[in-house]
Amino acid sequence: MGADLLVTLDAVIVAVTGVQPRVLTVAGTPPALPSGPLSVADDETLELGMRRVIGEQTGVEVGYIEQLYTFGDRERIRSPGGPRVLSIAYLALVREASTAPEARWIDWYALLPWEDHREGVPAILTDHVLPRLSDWADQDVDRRARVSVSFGVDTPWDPIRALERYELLYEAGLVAEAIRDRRDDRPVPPTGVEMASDHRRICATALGRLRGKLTYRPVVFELMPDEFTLSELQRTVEALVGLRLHKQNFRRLVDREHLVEGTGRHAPSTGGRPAELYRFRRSVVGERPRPGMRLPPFRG
Amino acid sequence: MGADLLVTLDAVIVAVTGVQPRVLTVAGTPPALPSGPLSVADDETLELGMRRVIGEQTGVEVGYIEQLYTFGDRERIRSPGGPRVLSIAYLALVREASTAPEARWIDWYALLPWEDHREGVPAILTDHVLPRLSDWADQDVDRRARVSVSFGVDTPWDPIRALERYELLYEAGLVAEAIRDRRDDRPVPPTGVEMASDHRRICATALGRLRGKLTYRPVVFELMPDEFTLSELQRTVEALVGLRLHKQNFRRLVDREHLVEGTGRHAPSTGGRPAELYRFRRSVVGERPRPGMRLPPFRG
DNA sequence: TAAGTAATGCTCAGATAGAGCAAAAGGATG
DNA sequence: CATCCTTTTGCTCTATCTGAGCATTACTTA
Repeated sequence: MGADLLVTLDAVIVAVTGVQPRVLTVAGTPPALPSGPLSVADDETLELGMRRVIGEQTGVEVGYIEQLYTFGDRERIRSPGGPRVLSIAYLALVREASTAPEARWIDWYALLPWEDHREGVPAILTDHVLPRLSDWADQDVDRRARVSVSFGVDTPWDPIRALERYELLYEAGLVAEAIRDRRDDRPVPPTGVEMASDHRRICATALGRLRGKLTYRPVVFELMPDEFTLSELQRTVEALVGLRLHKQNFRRLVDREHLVEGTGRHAPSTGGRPAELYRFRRSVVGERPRPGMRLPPFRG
Repeated sequence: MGADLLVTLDAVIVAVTGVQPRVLTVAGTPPALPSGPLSVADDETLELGMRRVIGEQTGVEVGYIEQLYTFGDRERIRSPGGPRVLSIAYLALVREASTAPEARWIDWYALLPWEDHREGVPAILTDHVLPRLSDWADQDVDRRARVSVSFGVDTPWDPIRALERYELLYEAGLVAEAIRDRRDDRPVPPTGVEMASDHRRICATALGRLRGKLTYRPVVFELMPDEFTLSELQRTVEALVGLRLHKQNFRRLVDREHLVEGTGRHAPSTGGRPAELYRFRRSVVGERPRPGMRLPPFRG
């Protein structure tokens, strides 16, 4: 026992450029997350091992890093005769999008298009996903309830439920991976870019976790440059949460939590009144219990 | 590679009896969490493997189970020449406290005595821990800030920071494990019951996670019998959170969230007005986005 | 019958969240 | 130079939520 087991470290590396959140992938068909075996002998800690793998595969230096989840179902990765694979997944946040040539950034919402509600409920959801989910859940009270909460049918849409939503789509056979894993021959559904193995599930896990963490830890600032305007900050949060926020209330929040401090200087104008540049007040972390950005549908 | 690696599944199994939260341990000195190797060949999923290990070692049938964290630092478990150990830890909740003979329940607050603030700030904290932490953090701005947030010196006490607190105590050499791991010969500090390996750290992780989860998922009910009074429910929540709650406001909360429904019947009286028996409304999970018990110091 | 005890019901002030109006400070346009 | 356009910034108003306490009810016990 233990002989035919492989432990890999997989990373969901996230950056936000402009209004678009992106995930770093390694080229291939389908694209995959950066991933490499744990070096049992050399990696002092799992986190250091993860940093090593990320460095080797992408050339990116990541700052913030956090363990996400360990995936180890036996049938997860179907390579007959191969070892059983245990994947320890991490979430990493980076500021810039410089990469090694084999690595490329994919829009997060190209992977999980139903998660982006910034322009209202996306068409893929109303026109494609929901009708099919509704068929799939028909006659089954339990499925109906799950679809309802996860996709906010009678309840508000909850951004952090990204994983539940992906899992429902997988179960209902509405993502490419489900069809592939079942060796089905149905046409590939138009529900976002397929990924290798269960990497899209890992991405969904990461998205939900990150959205949740935003509310009680100032993780957004790991994605921001040193100085930024409040609008840029808001656009970044919106990009992650997949929702539009009320501008004045967003400022009030950031203000009340003392998350930032003004620099007195102003950003080069982009058409309207010039915005003041702010920087993150690192000391909040040592001052307030749960500094973060309360999100709109934080409760029902 | 992979040859000298052992993957174990460790469980923090929690029950609440009366006002006391308890953790199931296997006998030994020091006591340890139920733990066993993942069967690479037989365990279909990690969770099923965990259930198998729990059943084998404790005879307990657990209902709710949730993956906590994967621990894998190379120097974690010091057995020279032995394999490197990767531990996937789970949190499990059970209703009753029946066990196999080799297993025994330990009060959670015997392990982490500084976490119980139901009777006010515990003496161990004010008289022992805080003075020593203050010495340890003296002259070091960074340490001071960490102590301050984690232990609520100038900020409110935050129940979910249990792991941070344990880690600070470990770093400051204020728990038995720290002294043991450093092969130090200082006297054993009076800061709760020592556990094997890093199991007390795992317990702290579990406590923090459970406290957090209470606020947005109705997990308490996994610890309650089918029918209970609102006072019993409150006492259970208080036991986990380690804080007293305002009775009337607690009822209002439970009420507003539609978490329970009355049965019309009443509990055998215990001295005052007989309390109505309630049961969990399972359907809330399908109705509201984040049903749970908002906790008092939920924000600063 | 009165006293004790816990459950339950209700009120009230302060804080928060959601939404919108209005003024301010630039650039672009004529 | 005045006007319009755009975005930032400041402020207000209301509904809701939270924390805290008082009052009443329904039992048991003395």
